[in-house]
Amino acid sequence: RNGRIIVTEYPDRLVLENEGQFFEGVPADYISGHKTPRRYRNPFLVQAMAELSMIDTMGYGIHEMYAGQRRRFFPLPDYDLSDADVVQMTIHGKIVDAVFSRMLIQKTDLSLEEVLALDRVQKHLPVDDEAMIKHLRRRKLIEGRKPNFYLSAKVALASDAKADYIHTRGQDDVFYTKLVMDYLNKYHSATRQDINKLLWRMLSDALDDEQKETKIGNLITSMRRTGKIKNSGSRRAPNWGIAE
DNA sequence: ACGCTTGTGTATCCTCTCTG
DNA sequence: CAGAGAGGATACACAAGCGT
Repeated sequence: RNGRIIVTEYPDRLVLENEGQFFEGVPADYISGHKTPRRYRNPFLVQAMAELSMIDTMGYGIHEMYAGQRRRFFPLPDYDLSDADVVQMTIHGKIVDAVFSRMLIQKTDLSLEEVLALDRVQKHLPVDDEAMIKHLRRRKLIEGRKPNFYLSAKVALASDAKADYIHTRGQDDVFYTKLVMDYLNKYHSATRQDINKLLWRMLSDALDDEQKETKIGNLITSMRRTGKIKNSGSRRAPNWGIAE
């Protein structure tokens, strides 16, 4: 059918919409686990779910997803099938972390408490339990410093897809610096907006917009202090270039 | 001209991590 | 367990914009 998926992003949820039908029957049939789809009628939606790591592959079924989510007290996705020709799925939660699903799939021995804490980490909610934080860090499940923990990418390294979580954790400042220097070598000068645009999507998802601003500001400061760049414009309208 | 607001870089603070 | 290092957070000064 129509291969276009419309993704609408809200602060607290993600709505995926796709023209076409679901599988045979309705989602509830599969949630119960009594029915197994022979084929997916809506491969586009399935692919999107796979990319969001709600399901690992085509083979990771709806029932398992629901059972797993429910068993761990995670918010469950909602389907809206009121329009016969449109499938609409709502994923609750601010963040969908690709590392998270892989972690659950690989680490089958996680306790409920561990999973709940990891869920809070992925949603960037504070984890108050000091002992749990220490425990998770020791198990190499989380990294980062309070309050900006993030799920450890090393767990996922055991599987094959390395590119997925490149964006999940922050890159080193040397990498950001290189990006800026490459940009300046190419275009000779850059405004703050240029640098923001250049780095924004590269920054860790653990940072909100305000923190990203600060992060970039600090990076610029750092580069200026070490004599890499200098500002030939005003403070209001900075014009950054490579320092001599 | 004036005051207010906003956005920027700079300096300093503060908290956490790491290492031994 | 302590001290140093790292780096995000915070406070501040300044420049520009904008309305009156």
